[in-house]
Amino acid sequence: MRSALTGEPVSVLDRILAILDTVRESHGSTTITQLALATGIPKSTVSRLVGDLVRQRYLARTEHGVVIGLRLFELGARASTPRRLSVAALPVLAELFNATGEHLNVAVQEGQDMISVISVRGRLRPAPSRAGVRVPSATTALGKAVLAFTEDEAVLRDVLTGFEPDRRHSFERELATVRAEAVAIDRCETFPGVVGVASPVLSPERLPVAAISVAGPESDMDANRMMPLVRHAALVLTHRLALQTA
Amino acid sequence: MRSALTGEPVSVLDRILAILDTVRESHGSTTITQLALATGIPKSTVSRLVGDLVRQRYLARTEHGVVIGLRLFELGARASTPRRLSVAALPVLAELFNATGEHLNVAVQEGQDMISVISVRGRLRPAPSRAGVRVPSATTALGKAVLAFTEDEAVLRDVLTGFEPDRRHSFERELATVRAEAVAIDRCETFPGVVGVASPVLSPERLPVAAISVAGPESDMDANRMMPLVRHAALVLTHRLALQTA
DNA sequence: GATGCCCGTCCCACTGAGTGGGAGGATCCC
DNA sequence: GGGATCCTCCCACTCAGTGGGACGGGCATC
Repeated sequence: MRSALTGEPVSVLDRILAILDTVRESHGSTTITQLALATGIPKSTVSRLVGDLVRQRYLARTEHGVVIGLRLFELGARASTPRRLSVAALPVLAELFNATGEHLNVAVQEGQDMISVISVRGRLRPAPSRAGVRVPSATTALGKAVLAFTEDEAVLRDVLTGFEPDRRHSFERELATVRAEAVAIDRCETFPGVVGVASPVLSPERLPVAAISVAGPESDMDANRMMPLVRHAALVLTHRLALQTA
Repeated sequence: MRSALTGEPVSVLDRILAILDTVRESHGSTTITQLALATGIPKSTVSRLVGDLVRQRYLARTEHGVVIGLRLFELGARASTPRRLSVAALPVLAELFNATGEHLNVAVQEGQDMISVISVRGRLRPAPSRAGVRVPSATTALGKAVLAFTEDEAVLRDVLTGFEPDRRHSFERELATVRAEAVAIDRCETFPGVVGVASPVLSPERLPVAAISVAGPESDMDANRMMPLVRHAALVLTHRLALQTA
């Protein structure tokens, strides 16, 4: 098949996952033709695969096109890491919310991004993130909190690649500060007008498993007041996770 | 292959979905061998498919076995129906929670079960349901609220099948009452000691798209007080959904 | 109502992707 | 060392999956 382009998905599994991811990325909904174009899979094949996935309720058809179905929602709700974190984090988040009233997130590393696992709405409108959303590691407080403690050289290298030498050094210095203080800050780097303060959650082996963050409006959130609160929340969560495993 | 047993999954897609579903059902975690037994797929094939799914982060390996991975969480969080319902339902649930303080659920029909799409914790411990959980249609207030208004004969027949004639008639009479009052009740049928009160959420075509429920301890929850509150919440949600579409 | 365009689905001969029995390695317990 | 249980890898075979193209329906535009 398609002898011309290499790197195209050839296995059925790759194709299915490519379709699912493309549907996810198309916020709203997509059509068969758009999926065929985006994935490089012939239209007739996309039609058949989507038909099967719809029959199994992994996808659904609306009048506007193809969307994520209920079965994937069901599967996602059972995902291991988010569940474990939720159980441990909810009381911690409740306390942190009482103390701050701001938008809270717990996120984990996934490739070069962070994925928000739990999200609590504060006064920010619109909310900059929701559970299940990807945010870049390089600019968010969440990402920097995790990167500062990671021992995975590959991820760090990938993030640094693309930075100019200047930026690169200042970023490495910033991570050193984060390591020392156990708090990372995002001053409107990711979302204009939004300041984030995050602290890492570590495994018993001192490796970063997640990060917890507070985000509020640049104009009237006191980052200095947030820092000890977030650091404390992350420490408590680290401790609760260690107990949970045992 | 496997000429003996028909109905076994033969297509790659069916096999992948069978594996994913089996992993989901195995609360906690499964091994390759258990998956092979449960799905009827040869072990070497399961090993290869699971390996691919892990590489793509749709599944993950822990020290205890195979679990649902982050990519499925990400996909699930983008599912269309839950998202639309969440946006419309959150203010309604906030009001209902203030009025009751009990465990709340919004659920949609999926086959012969209901799937909880949003869950708000009340004072019940442990919580009888969470978002993403399946509960049977035939006994829960949520299920009966939807069944009373469904026009899908097939689903109704499937649910009725297996009931003895007596039970069948009383169930049909119960549904008629639900239709008249727009409220269904589950008096400890599904969970011992737990009473549920639910009301249907309808589409502009008057077809059931979801149901909203309050659940509390049999001992000291006043179902009669709940009924108008739940009915009102469902009506408001029905209205908000109609506006959302327009 | 004829023409053109863009949908999505279906058909079916061809073929290479997927298969799975069996070998092999790792780990654990007796 | 022997046995049990786990998972992964190999590779010749073959049938499941493929995709070009035909088809039918929806919708403007002329």
